[in-house]
Amino acid sequence: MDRKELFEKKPKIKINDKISWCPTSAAMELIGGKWKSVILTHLISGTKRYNELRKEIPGITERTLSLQLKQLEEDGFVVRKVFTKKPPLRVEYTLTEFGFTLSPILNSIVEWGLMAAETKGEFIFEE
Amino acid sequence: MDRKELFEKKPKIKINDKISWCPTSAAMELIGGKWKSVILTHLISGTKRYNELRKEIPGITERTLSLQLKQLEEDGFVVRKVFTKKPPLRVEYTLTEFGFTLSPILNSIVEWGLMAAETKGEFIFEE
DNA sequence: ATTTATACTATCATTTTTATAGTGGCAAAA
DNA sequence: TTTTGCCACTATAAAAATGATAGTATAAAT
Repeated sequence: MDRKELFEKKPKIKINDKISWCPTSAAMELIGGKWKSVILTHLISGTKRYNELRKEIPGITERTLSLQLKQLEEDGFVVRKVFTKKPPLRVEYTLTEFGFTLSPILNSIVEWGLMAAETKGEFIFEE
Repeated sequence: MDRKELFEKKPKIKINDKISWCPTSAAMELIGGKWKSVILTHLISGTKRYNELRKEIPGITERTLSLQLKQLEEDGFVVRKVFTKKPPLRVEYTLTEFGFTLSPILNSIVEWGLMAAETKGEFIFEE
């Protein structure tokens, strides 16, 4: 079936047991929310430890970071690897191949954010 | 200042009085959430009335649709026009020029949703 | 006279996100 | 030796976002 036919028949979409009414909401069920795309963008540039993410994403709380990573793992975007048995732990998060398929979305979001800041907003530099 | 320099200085970004730490979260402050991108995608194909949107987006509740449209209007993505003074009202929502700058994001989300449904999920057709 | 249509709002319940503080065990600093 | 900090979280409670359901005013259709 081609895209045009698909579009007309408006099938529901099931991904990871979440059912949605259109491709956009299917995507948003998985990567919507305030922080998921931010986390994923930071993982595009390479594997990161929990604390690295925390420092690179100052606005997020630890609990939320933890929960979002868990969901991203469940949905197959991220792999979690533990390298020690006793504290201090070392845990690394890496994008999966499926996770990388999000790059076009994530890149267009970054580009838009920069453009919007330039034209409708402002950059705030600190000393 | 070029993109590379910008990237290194990591300025905060202020758009519509919301302050964020990176372009991605700046974008998400404006179009994150479960429904905004769905609504915007439906408006790309043209002006829609409230009830048209409601019917085209079956999962959303009226309250949420109403609230989201109000925020999208506040943030300059959408214009609301009222055509009657007494009920039954006729209200139309149209994407602004600024709203249309989101097309690359919205298109890549639709494309990804279709791809993910094909490869990791399934389409559910009804009789 | 009753029903239907429109674009909402009100109220309350549930879910998601945030804020803040705390945990265990190890290493380095004082 | 005592203290301090590090790491990857978890516990608890509060706030914000979203959902469910019902109701409003008026006109046109049945």
